[in-house]
Amino acid sequence: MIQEVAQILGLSKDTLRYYDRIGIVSPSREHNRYRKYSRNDLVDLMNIQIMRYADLSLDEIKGKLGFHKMKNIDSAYCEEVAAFLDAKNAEIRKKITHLEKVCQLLNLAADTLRDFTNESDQRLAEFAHELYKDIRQDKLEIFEEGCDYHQD
Amino acid sequence: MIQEVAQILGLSKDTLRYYDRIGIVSPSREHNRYRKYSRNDLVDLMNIQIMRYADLSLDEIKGKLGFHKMKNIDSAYCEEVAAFLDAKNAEIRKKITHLEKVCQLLNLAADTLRDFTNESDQRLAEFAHELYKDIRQDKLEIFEEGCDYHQD
DNA sequence: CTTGACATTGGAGTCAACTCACATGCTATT
DNA sequence: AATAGCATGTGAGTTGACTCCAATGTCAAG
Repeated sequence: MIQEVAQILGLSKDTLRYYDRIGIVSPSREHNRYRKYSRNDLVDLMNIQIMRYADLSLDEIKGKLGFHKMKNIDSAYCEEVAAFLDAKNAEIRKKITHLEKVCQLLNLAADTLRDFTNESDQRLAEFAHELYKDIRQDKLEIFEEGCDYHQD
Repeated sequence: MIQEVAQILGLSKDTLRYYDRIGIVSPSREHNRYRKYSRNDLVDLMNIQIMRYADLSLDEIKGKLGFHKMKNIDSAYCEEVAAFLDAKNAEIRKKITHLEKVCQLLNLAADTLRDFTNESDQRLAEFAHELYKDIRQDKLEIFEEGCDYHQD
């Protein structure tokens, strides 16, 4: 059974057991203690894969899925999760804009490598510098939110 | 000196020393063995920060920077690196398309959470499923390139 | 010439997310 | 009932990128 699920989802058996251990997806068991994955468990697992792809940590994901399991949904909690999703959304959008710039940069860099001219080199340097400032800016923001300082 | 550089770049002193150890940016030394970062070293470090932001590993970055140091540039090597950059570029573009979908998904999910209707739930499920297929697809591709199989 | 604030090294520790090893248990087939 | 092929739990190991620690060196100021 676990084998099958692993195959279907493209995860290893160990990963599934690991997810169970840390309580992120804990399927019910059969009489023999074997794990029995429900349709909902599968949906959760797929959602996890999607979220992991967008670099959410397991910790962030934990507890934010499985709404189908609930009968009476706590609307305050819903709003809390919705707000979290909004925040992540914004974060990812920002990341997208940066990545687009990274793409441009890589392009410029490849061009410059293939056929060096002082002015393409110049353009490259400027572009990189702009992007660098963006990213630093970004780091600081994220920094200022959650942070006790850490110092060397 | 290392202190200053760390501050300017927003990296920790330990990180700079670490980069030196693994030979990714190894500044020259003063008479007293203190590290002396050149302008080029700083440029390299900034480029690293940009590339790390785009999730390149230090290993991938290693050896692909510092063209300003070279006098006579080996054009075969240039082409090799340019090709690598092209590949990364394509990869990142793909990631961007996926992330855009993730954003849509998060939006849909937040909406559904805030005001549940069967049909928005339905839409959400479908969208997620589409995206899931995309991502799996992607995983397989990357898999098939570099791979000796690994099995549980 | 001592004190303080820097620098150095080497090695160990941390963190997330797995991944592996091992001893043991269940089940179907010979 | 023995064997093969799955399952189980627990604990330890791995990887990448840091991060921390302890012992020691350098240097400017008092």
